[in-house]
Amino acid sequence: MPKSVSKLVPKVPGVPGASRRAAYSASTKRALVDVAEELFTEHGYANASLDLIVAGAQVTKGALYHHFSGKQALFEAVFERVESDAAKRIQKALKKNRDPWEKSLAGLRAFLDVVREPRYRRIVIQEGPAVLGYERFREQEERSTFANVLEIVESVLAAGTWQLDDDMLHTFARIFFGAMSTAGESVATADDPEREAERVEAGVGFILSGFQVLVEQGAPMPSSFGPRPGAEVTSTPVEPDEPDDEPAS
Amino acid sequence: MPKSVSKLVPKVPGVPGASRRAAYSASTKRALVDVAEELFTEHGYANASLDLIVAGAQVTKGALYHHFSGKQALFEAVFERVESDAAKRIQKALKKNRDPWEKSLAGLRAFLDVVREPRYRRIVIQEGPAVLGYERFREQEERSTFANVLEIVESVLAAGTWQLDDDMLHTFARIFFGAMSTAGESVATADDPEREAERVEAGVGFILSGFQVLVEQGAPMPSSFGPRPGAEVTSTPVEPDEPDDEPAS
DNA sequence: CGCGAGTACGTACTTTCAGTATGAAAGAAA
DNA sequence: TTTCTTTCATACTGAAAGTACGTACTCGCG
Repeated sequence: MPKSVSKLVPKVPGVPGASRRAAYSASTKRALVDVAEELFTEHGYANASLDLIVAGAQVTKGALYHHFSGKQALFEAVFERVESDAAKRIQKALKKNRDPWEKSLAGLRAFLDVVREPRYRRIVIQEGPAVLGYERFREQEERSTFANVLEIVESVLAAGTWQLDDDMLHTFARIFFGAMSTAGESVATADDPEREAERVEAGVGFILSGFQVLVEQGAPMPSSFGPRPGAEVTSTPVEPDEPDDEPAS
Repeated sequence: MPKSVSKLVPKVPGVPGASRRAAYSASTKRALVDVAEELFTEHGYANASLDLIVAGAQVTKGALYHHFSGKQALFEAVFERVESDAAKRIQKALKKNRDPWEKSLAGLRAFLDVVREPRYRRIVIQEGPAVLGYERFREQEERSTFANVLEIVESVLAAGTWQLDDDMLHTFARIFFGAMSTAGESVATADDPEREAERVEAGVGFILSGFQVLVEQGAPMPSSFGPRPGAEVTSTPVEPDEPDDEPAS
């Protein structure tokens, strides 16, 4: 339904961006993203046809292809919005705590809340990698939700006496992120989400308490893990600098 | 499939007990799955057209639709084969060790090896959930690779003094499985997979050693979330003081 | 061997859907 | 006003999944 646009047009003189046309344009664009988000969430990317989307937004394909270069671009717009929404909410939960352990708990809970929403699961976790390609998917995640997980892991591990290079931290955060994503899926698809959420919190709490014990003991971060059979591994301990690096494309 | 009628036609050497028709049929079916696996891996599900696949297998769509109900079914056949292959290899690595910790390390390494193969990453991890739907994907995983992870987690946690109900074990295994999957992706897509594999082993090893310490201490499995052993703070100051944050669309 | 029956395909068509070509209405600029 | 540019609508194109139907070959049986 086309909402009233009258308040969107304050007729500000001297402001070129606030014209009537621009307001209308932004409105239809938002309508497209709104409907697309809904249909992508409900039917998935492949089964949400553009005809359905434009019909839902009460426009035609001409409008769609004026605002977006194609179906993928539309999905990407939806993806970005869902992602940044989630990131903001987690960020907010993190800001409330300063103790690393409390922070990680709060972040975990916020993440579990986010990941319980169908749109995040479907659009970001499930379809995201396949539609955008893993490369682009990772780029997007890197600067939103994943950044928060990284912050958590960073603050937790900073309590230890070891020093970690950036790559190791990154890897660790990614492992943790994967665990959290799956945990979220587990919660969301469980028969009894509440109980499953409790179990997840217990499990993650167990892992975190393991960390804490290690931190208190001043245990060393294992750089490598014993000899790999059949691999010529240069057992380099974790160093602050890299002796050899490749020019990443 | 025609029930094996008689052994009167052992004319094809190497295929005893099967008729020529059945042998030919099985051959074209396998050819289809082979080519499909290759093209799905290379171009992805959406960009691997049936025309390309049947051309590669030197048959026509008639043959394809005789053996499979559609593109999805073909993908599922490919998926199952890749999955069971992987599961078998991990299983094999597990069988070589009896100590839980050694076992988990061996399993981890086997999994990291598997997940480095393009076909597993593309077909199982990346496209699998989106194409089959998360429900079916999970069903398949449940009785193959995930079963191995469950076995690992079971043997590791069995060393503790606590007793876990089946649901908790399952949840825990799922979290771990998610961590492993993401770790695998991380390894596979890294600029330097070898070094990233080392980092992953270090990270997972860190988590595992946390478990080990807790097991040795006889620490309790936290039933609900919160205080850790030896912590001074027992209250979680995570209170939702703001019911609403932003007008959502 | 011959013959009905059913399997294992091949061929040609239909449908669906992303993307394109083109143009028109209407505000903005001159 | 006249002209330009934005913002869409309509009608079409091409590709690809799925379907209808025909046919040749094989198998079991008389």
